[in-house]
Amino acid sequence: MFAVPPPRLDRTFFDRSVHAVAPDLIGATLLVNGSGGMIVEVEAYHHTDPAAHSFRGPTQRNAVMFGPPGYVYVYRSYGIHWCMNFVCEPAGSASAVLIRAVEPTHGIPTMRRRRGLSDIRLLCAGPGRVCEALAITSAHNGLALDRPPFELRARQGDVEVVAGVRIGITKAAELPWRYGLKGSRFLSKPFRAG
DNA sequence: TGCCCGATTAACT
DNA sequence: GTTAATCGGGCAA
Repeated sequence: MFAVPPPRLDRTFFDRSVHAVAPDLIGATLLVNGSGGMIVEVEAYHHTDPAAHSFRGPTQRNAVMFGPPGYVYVYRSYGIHWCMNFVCEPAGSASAVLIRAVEPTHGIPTMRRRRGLSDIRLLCAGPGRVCEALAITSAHNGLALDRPPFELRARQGDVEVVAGVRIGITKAAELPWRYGLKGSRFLSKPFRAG
């Protein structure tokens, strides 16, 4: 009996409400050039949301957000880090999911080297850390998720997803659009009990 | 052109 | 708990 690999997540998966896609990404496997692991934490950003980069309309930076679903939007954070999003909803909706934490499963030595760090719990525990570990840069902005170097597979079986307020924002900070794998030790921050 | 500040992180006290 | 690092985007002028 051979295990059937879970299906690749393609444009169809992302062509839905960002609030449906975000929790469905928890437990999915994200690999970039063979390194990565299981997505354990994300945040949803909707174009009507003042905290979203797309809120004030299209610009050169956020152009990918206004394109079709299933593509990667990468931006520079605090002049230092890269952060990676998956574009959702029909083209023009300008909604995306920020990838905030991954449980490392593939290419761990490579990711450790890129991060210059031995503690596996901190390897991919934060949006900037994920991008450093997976070697994501602006070169990946606008690339399709269903083609190399990306490999994105649906989760297998059920997972327990928890929700909470988003991290590190000042606008619309009360919206509970952060999602995580319950009990995971690879989160960027714990979820408040409740 | 200038200015403010951010979807962060690591290193502090 | 606090804060420096570091710089591009967006907006005012």
